[in-house]
Amino acid sequence: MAGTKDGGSGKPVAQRLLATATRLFAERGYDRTSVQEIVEAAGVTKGALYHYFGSKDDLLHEVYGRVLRLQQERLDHFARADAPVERRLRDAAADVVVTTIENLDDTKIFFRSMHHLAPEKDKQVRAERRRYHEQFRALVEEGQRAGVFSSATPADLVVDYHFGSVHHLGTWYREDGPLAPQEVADHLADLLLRALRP
Amino acid sequence: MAGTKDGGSGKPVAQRLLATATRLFAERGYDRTSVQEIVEAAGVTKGALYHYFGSKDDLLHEVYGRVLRLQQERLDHFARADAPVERRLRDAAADVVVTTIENLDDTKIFFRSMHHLAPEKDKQVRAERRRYHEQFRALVEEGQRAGVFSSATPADLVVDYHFGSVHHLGTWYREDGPLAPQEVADHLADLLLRALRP
Amino acid sequence: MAGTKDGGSGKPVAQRLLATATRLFAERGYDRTSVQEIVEAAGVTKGALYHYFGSKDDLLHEVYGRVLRLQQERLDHFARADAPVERRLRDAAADVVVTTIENLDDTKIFFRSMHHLAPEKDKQVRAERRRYHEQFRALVEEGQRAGVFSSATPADLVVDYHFGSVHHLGTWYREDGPLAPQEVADHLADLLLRALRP
Amino acid sequence: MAGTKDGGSGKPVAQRLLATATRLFAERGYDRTSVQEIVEAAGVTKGALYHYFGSKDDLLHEVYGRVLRLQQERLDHFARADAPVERRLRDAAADVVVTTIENLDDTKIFFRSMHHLAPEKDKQVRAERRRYHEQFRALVEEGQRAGVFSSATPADLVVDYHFGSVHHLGTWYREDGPLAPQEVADHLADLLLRALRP
DNA sequence: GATGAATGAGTTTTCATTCAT
DNA sequence: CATGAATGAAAACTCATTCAT
Repeated sequence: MAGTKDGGSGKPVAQRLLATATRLFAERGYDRTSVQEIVEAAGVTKGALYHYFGSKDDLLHEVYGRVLRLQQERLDHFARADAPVERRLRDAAADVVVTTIENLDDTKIFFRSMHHLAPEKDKQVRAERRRYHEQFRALVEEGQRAGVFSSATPADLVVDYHFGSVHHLGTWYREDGPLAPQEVADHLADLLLRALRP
Repeated sequence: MAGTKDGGSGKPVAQRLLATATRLFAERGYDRTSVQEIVEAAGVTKGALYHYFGSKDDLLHEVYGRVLRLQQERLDHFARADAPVERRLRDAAADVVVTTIENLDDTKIFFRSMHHLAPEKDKQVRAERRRYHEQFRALVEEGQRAGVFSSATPADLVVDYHFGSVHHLGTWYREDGPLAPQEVADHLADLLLRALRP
Repeated sequence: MAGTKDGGSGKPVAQRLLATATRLFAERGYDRTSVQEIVEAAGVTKGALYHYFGSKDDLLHEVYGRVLRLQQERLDHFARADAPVERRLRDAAADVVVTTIENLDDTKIFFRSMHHLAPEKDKQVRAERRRYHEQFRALVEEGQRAGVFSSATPADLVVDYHFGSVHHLGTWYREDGPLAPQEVADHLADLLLRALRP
Repeated sequence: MAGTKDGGSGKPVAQRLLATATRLFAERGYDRTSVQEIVEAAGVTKGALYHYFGSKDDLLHEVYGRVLRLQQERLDHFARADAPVERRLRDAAADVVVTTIENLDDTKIFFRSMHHLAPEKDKQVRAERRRYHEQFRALVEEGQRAGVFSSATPADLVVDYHFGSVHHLGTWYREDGPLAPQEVADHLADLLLRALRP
């Protein structure tokens, strides 16, 4: 990539800054992380940060963007698969768990910091979230219409129930805990599917 | 009575401060709410705030304390009831949803800000949370041993699944939405119980 | 004494406040001691302090007054004694050391805080100090004129030399050290008299 | 060069800040001098001060460091000279007076503010002071062993006696007074040596 | 491209003092 | 006599951002 000198740590400066910021934001929260701390931890100067990013907020938006893009791409993939709806929902439900755990820092930041987005950006992010939510809901509704899922609970609530557990992962999941990401994902997808049994 | 002077707004100063702080913390987040904003909104001076609360953190801890106390008391009540375990778990699961919605500001603050507690306070809060979690888990395990709940999923995960949906309420629940708190509670408890069917 | 209720600690409130303030001022300095700390340590309320003393400064002035009065009285006594001038100077020089050590908290405060007196009070205290200094100097000059003390050093400097050592006591003297107050006093008076040998 | 921008007053900012702070600390005392007053007097902003100094305390430590370094270097020089012990002690005793007067602001601050150092820094400063004291004492003891000084007074006390007069200089010495620094120094050294005559 | 000195508005907190009760 | 809630001004310090070099 052009214009990305390497400070001697094997990574372009912009990437190193973003990775460092992500780690620090997840550890101590966005507001509790100073620009000074980020540049010190990344081994660059303030000038360099402001060369690559317009503001501290920009760093946060990069994280948001990454999370949104990733989740949307994965869901697109699983929703469009050629398989029965139970299979597609289960795969999507499990996959969002795995990718959330694999990007736990990013998703922690995402869920914790959403509430201090500027109005315009907030609107945009909410729109993307809604699109994601609705695509997931469509899977549930498809199964309900087909009779393979119970219709006892509104599809919206079902989606929020599952996403709640995803949102919650950042609170309790530990890398060195007893369950591998895939195991957690299987269990949580299982719970969802069992709850939907007619 | 101590601490009960009325500044003309019909409420003791300390209570007014806490209510105002709770509202603002929920709206904009703890770090984004300045002491100045709190006292202005409450119509008192900074000195008054520091007369009643040792620090801004103290206000936060008051909120935590209230949430923890409330949830623990309710759970104690439902867990000890004289009823089949399915009933006790369902009631407890629905009740935590209702009380969370009824105290949505407090619980929003609680889940969002837990991560910037000071080490000592953090330890204490974690211990209380763990106790709560374990009492809930005990209900699930009791039902699993009795064979009325499926043992396919570890009880810990089941608890985190349900709590995820509680944690998540702050993100999507709107007072003016289509569902009353009790309706949401019934649906979510239903999903939990259905997921646990053997 | 009239109007001095006893809080149950065996001492009139005003005295207890002054004693507590003296101790705290000596320990942490006047500016670093808050009125709150004084009343807490004395076991009374702020209202009580402001009932007996007009301000925090008043407490300091009480200490100043005590020190000035004490030193002046003692010097008067020794200077007027019926004895050879060497004896009178030695006794006065030793006595100021003993009484300084016996009231080390007060004198620490006195020397450390003199520089933040209000202009009027400052003038008064300086005048009293000067009077004290001059009376001491008169003893030295008397001996110089009589030929029993060397005139090699101006009497003013001699007095400042000795007072320097008194001033300095607060910096190094420890109650649990190897020398009793009287021993220190004898040695320091000895040094003064030896320095003045013709 | 780093930190050497000139605000238009002919001196690097950091130096100007330190000089201003030293003057103000000496005039009104450390606690009575606000950071605001320092930056206003130095013609810079608070941010600039905190760019160069970590805290208000840091400014104080810079002063301490300068005083300690200066005094230690001078004493090293005089103590190691190739001359009889009487000469070495007299020179050292006179020199500390001259350099104290020449840096009267710094030494005023040093003696007045030592008592509110943070524990760690306090330890360090005490250690350096002790080293200085002991080196001075060693000179006295050497003379006592050699029989050129009286042993009537413990060497420790002799050192404190002389240092008392140095400490005291800040209280009475005026630049526009009748005695030049060197004259004061000669007189005080004289008094010390006369007091030590066998 | 990159630096780092400097800004200025903002932060939380402290504290001597007053006054209605 | 004594209380303690409340004040208001000032304190030290932080920090995202800018800009001359």
